[in-house]
Amino acid sequence: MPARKKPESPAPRPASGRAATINDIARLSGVSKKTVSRIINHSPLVRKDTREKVEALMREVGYVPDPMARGLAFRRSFLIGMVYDNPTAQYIVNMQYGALDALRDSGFELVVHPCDSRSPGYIDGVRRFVQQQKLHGVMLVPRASEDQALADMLAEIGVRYTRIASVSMDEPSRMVVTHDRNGAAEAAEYLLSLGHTDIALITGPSAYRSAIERTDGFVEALAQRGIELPKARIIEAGYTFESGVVAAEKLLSGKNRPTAIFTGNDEMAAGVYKVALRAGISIPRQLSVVGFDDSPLASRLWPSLTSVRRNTRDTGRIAAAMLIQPEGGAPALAAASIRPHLVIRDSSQPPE
Amino acid sequence: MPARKKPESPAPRPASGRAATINDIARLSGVSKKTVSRIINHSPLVRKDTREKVEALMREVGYVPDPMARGLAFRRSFLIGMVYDNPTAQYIVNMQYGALDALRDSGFELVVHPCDSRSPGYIDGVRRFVQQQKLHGVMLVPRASEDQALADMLAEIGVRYTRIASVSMDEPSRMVVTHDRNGAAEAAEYLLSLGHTDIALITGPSAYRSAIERTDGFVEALAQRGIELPKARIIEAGYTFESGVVAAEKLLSGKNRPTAIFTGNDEMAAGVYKVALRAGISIPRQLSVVGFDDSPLASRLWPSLTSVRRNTRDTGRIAAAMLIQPEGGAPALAAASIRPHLVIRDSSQPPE
DNA sequence: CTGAAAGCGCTTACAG
DNA sequence: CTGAAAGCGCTTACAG
Repeated sequence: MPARKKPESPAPRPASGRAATINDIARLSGVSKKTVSRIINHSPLVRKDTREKVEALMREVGYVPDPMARGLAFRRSFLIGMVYDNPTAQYIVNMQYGALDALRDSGFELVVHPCDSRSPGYIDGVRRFVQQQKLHGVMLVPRASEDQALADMLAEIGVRYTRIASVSMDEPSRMVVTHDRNGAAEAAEYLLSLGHTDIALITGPSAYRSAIERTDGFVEALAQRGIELPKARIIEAGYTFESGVVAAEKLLSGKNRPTAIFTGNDEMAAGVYKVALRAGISIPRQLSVVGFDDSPLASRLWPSLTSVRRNTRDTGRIAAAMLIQPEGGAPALAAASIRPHLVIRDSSQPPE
Repeated sequence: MPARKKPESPAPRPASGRAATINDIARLSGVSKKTVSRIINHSPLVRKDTREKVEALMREVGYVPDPMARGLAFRRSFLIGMVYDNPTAQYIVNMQYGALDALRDSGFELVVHPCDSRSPGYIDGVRRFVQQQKLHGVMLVPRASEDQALADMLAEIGVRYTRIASVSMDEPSRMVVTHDRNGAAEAAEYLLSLGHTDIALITGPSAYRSAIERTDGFVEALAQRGIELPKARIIEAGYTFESGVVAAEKLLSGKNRPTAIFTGNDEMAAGVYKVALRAGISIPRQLSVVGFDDSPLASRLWPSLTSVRRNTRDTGRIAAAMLIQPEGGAPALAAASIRPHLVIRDSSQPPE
C-alpha cells in the first residue's frame, strides 16, 4: 500500500501560520524537492533559470531550510562548539564575538562549552558534547587548545576542529597562530628604546605555551641587543592578579629595583601597580610597567597601562570561518595568523 | 508495496562504529520503539520493570537520543538562546556559566546571541534566530530584557522566555528579579553608618532600569535617615569608565568636595579613582568610594573597591532552569529573585 | 500499559 | 540537468 499523501493544496502559498518547507517550495515552483535541495546546497547541477526562479520564490516566502531536518539527514548539525578553559572574561567574550562575526547569516550557530582542563574527565565531557550534538566543528581556545590529547580525541572521532595557539602545533589547516612571541619582543624593543637596561620579567605559568612564548620572545629580543636578564629578574607567576602581587613584592622590596617590569598579562601588571602604589613607587617616573593583552583593565588603571594588544576578535573570526568553509576550499598553505602589537599609554617612560 | 525493511540483525549489539539508535534499543530489549520513546520522555505509562530493563540497556550501550531527530519530531530544538546587549564581559561570562550550570546533563545546550538593542532591525534578528533554530527557550539579559517590544515579539511567536531585570516587569513565571534597589540602599546605609553626610552619586543612564533602581534605592535610603541629596550631588553618566571620569571631574574639582561617592557600577568608580589619584586626593582617607557589580576590576584597583556584589551566576542558573523545567511544574508563585549584598574593601572609611 | 503506521523536513543513492 | 524512492532517528495520533 502506498504511503498516504497529504491532499494537494490548491493555494499558491503555504498555509499561513506555518513556515514554508522544501515541499512548499518545490510545489509552488514546479520542480522536485530534490532540485530545491540542490539549490539549498549550492550544487552546480541546476540550470541557471531554474535556480533563479526557485531562489526568487524562497526569498519571497522567506523560506529557510530547517537546520534540524538538514542535520538529521546529514548526520551532522549546524552548530559550532567553542571549547575553552580560560578564565579571562574579556578574552572569552571577544573570541565569541569574533566567531559570531564569521557565523552571521551562515546558518550556523555558536554553542559554548567551558571546561576545566585540569579535571580528569574533561576530555570525555567534550567528546560527549561533540558527539551528542553531532557538532559541525569545534574551536579550541587556549589553554585547552594546547592539550594534544584533546585534539587527538577530536581527530579520532572525525570532527573538524581549529586550534588557537601562540605557535603552530598541528596541521596548518587546523591552526590559528597568535605569535605571542612577536608581541613580547616588541615590548622588549620598546623598553630598550626608552633606555631601560635593568628590566624585570614576571611570566605566566610555564605550563602555558603562551607564557613560554612571551618569555622567550622578550628574553631573546633583549639578548639580541646585548642585554642578558639575570635569573633574579625573572619570576614565574600564575597569570593572576594575586600572583602578580607576590612577584612584584619580590622585585620591588629591596633597594636594587629594576626600572621597568614586563608582565605576561595585564592581570599581573595590576598586581605590580598595587605593590608600587602601596610602596609609594611612582609609575612611570620610578618604574615603567608594560603588560600583555590590552584588556579593559589596562585603560582603567591609573596611570593607564602600556600593553601588547591581541586581536582576539579577529582570531575567533578566523578560527570559526575555517570551520565552516567548504572542505574543498582553497587549502590554507600556511596556518592562519594574527599578530599582536604594542599599545603605548602612560605607564612607561625613559628611566630617570 | 510495503516499505523495504532493513534485514534484522542477529547481533545482540548495534554495529560498532555507529551510535545506538532507538531502534537498536527497542530490538535489543524486546520492546517497541514507542515504549523506548516513552521512557526517554519520562512518560508514566510504562511498567516499572520494563522501564528498568530498558534504562539499564541504555546505560550499558551509552545510548543518548539524537537531539536533531527529537527536535525534528517535536518541532522544537533542545537549544536555549541567550540574548544580550550588555558590554560588560565578566557579567556576560558569569551569566553564561550560570545558564550552563542549569543545562548541564539536561540534554540542552546554550546558544549565544549578542545583539545591539539600539539598532533598528535587532528584534527581527532575534526573531529569525529563534524561529530558524526553533529554540526551546530564550533568556533575556539586561538591557535587552527591558525592551517590551522584544518580549512582545517572543510571546507572539509563542516561545518561552525569561527576563532578568532589576524589578518585575512581566508575569512572575517569566521573571528573575535582581533587586538592585536593595543593594544600593545597603551601600547608602553603610556610608551613613561610617558617618558620611556629604555624599555624591554618579548614576548610570536613565534609559537603563537598573540605573533608575540603583539611584532610587540609594536616594531613598538616605532620605529615610534624613539626608536629602542636593541636585548638584547627583550626576548622570553612561555606565562607562570615561563617563565616570567626566562626572568625577565635576564632583572633585572645587573645594566643596563630597566625602563619599557611590557609583552605579564599578567602571565609573574606576573613573573616580583616576581623577582622585591624578588630583592627589587620597582614597579612602579623603574620599570614600563605593561601586556596584563587584567586578574583577574592584579587587584589581588600589585601594581595592568596596562594591555591591550581584550573584550573576545564580541569576543565569535560575533563568535557564526556569526555561527547561516541565510546563506543568510547580508554578512559581512569586518571581524568582536574587539579592545583591555589599562587599566591604579598602576604599571606604569614616570621613576625617 | 504497549505497539504499528505515518510523518517531521530534509538528503543520499540510484536511475534516467 | 532532473526526479521518485527510501531513509536519517525520533514523536504523534490512533488503536487495542
